[in-house]
Amino acid sequence: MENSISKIQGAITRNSELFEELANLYKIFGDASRVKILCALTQSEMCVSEISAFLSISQSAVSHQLRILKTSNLVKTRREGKNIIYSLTDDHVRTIIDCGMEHIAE
Amino acid sequence: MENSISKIQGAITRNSELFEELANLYKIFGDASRVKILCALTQSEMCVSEISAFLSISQSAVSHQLRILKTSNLVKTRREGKNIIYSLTDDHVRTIIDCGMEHIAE
DNA sequence: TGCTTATATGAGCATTTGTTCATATGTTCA
DNA sequence: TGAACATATGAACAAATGCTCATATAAGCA
Repeated sequence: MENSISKIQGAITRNSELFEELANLYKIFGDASRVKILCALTQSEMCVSEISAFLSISQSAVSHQLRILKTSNLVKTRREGKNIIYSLTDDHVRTIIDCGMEHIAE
Repeated sequence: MENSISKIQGAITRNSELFEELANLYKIFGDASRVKILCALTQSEMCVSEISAFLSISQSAVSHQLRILKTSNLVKTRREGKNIIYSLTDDHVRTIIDCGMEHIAE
């Protein structure tokens, strides 16, 4: 018992950066604006002004948040004329949101 | 297309508190100390001083974080003599952590 | 080329967050 | 009951966060 707990401790101590990384990932989902943006992109790719209009968040705020999402590799972009279209990088985002939703649903 | 996006917007606007709630859930996971605590409890229930020693976080800091976790119903407690034993409320925590780990694993 | 639209970005600011320190509360046991 | 251990909690403070405002950058079009 004591021994097995020591093992856990070892694992946690050794993987300290891993937990840091994990926390950083969740931190990104820990903001209503970003979750909304991600959730919207779950349904369809969108350009900045669309996101801004749909979520009633200022263009600047959306842009700032999108930068965070892009830096974290959760979304990717492509240019289409004047617009920049944002979409999810992969399906993990969907999975993570679903995960949380299930918990909330109780 | 325009129509379907409108539907998404409606859903997001109508469920604004839902996203707030979702963000609040993730916010809890968005701190290395708390993730470590939760992860430790994933393996075994523990009392405060054990957690504190294992994670090298001060007793006070652990206690403060545990209060947050308890308020959010992610952990539950029972007293055993002088100690208060903390354990996960349910398996959702495990699932959510696994979810994030998978994403990080790339 | 100059105007308009779309997006990005920096500075400033108010709010939130996580820690520490000091102390209170609660339990055990001599 | 009083000392010792375990946990909780409030105040204070530094750091991080997310927004707004102003402005920069970039593309399309007359």
